[in-house]
Amino acid sequence: MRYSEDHKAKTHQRIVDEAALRFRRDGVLATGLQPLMKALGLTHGGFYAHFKSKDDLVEQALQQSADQLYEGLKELQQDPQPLQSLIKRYLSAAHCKAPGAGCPLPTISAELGQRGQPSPVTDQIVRERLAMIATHLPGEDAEKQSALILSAMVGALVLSRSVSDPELADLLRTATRDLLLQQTED
Amino acid sequence: MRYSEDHKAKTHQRIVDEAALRFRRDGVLATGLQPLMKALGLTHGGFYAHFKSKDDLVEQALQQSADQLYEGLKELQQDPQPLQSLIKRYLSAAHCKAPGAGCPLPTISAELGQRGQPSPVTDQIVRERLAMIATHLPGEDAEKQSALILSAMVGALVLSRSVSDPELADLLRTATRDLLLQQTED
DNA sequence: TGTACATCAGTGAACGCGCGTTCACTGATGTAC
DNA sequence: TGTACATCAGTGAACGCGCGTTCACTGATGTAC
Repeated sequence: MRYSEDHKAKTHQRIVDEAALRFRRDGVLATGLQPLMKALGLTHGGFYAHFKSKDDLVEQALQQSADQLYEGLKELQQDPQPLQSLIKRYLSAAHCKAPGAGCPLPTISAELGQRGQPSPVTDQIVRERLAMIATHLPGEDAEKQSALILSAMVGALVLSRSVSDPELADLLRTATRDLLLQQTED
Repeated sequence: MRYSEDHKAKTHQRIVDEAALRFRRDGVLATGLQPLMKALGLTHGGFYAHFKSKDDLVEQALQQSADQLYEGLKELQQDPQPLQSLIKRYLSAAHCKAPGAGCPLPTISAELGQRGQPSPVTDQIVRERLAMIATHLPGEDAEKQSALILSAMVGALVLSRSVSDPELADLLRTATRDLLLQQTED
């Protein structure tokens, strides 16, 4: 072998990481494989030594984003107020401005859903999120409440990124954040 | 003139209508001008007699969707419970399944936002929605509350369309709907 | 230890394809006389 | 009323471009002897 197996695995991971960034930031359809490989100092022909197709990469990049997210959730468990911290982090200005490093639900999942190719990974992310949120909610309505909270967080992010007026964007994001925090305090 | 001015205006409108449908259902980037014109029984060359560019059509199609939406809002004013009716309609199974005929916020606006080309029309739609919702809310928090409600509605629709499990989709949609209705009853 | 061979990650030209856009042209109609 | 001309919505071939994908090849390395 020319390189160790370790080397190929590292290259593979670099491609997935860069793809996960670009798919979230620019969109799946708008991300070309040629520019992506070039950005990593590789040529596009080598792509198919690592992936069966672009769709294969999309799936792996989405899974990668999901795994990152899950690590983030576990980290929050040690927080004194996990749910409040999640809401604050999810609806932070930083998350809003950096879609490439954030939650794939308002980006990759939404695009795949619109294209009529929803991925089971999306379901997995949604279920994990819902379960995590419900854990920190009292009462029988916990499951329903968590659906509302997740919907509101995703929607606020989508809308904040969609409007052109920064003040309106901030209003949508902070108002949603404040009210969700208020509702979860009770 | 070959045709009356009326004829050209009608063709123009037919193109905008079909585009508004396709942009919402399939996405802006995924919608080709050639298939779009063909579907209307026209050839693609004639497109530029009506529009400066594809972006020009996108703007007009978004505006068209916004106008449709605004008509829908005015209609709701005569309803005994305008806000409740809006929530029910927005989070109906019908709206979820027919993105091409629905609100452009989770579709066109979201895509333009991700592409870094947010349109002022999106701001207009968001402001109109927020104002309409706030009208029917009591208290000083009306503006903030309306941001939460709009975010939750948009997010629930995005998520419902993104997951592959129909049951999960329904759960997200109906749970969000029920809780929003409950919150606005008070 | 030195040499011949096998491996295979990565190279880069080429493929067909659909995209947005341009442009010389057509031909049915309205207008002028 | 009949004829010649002007208008212009729509036609369809062509443009360059970037896309995803294929494939014959390269050349540095590990292995066999």
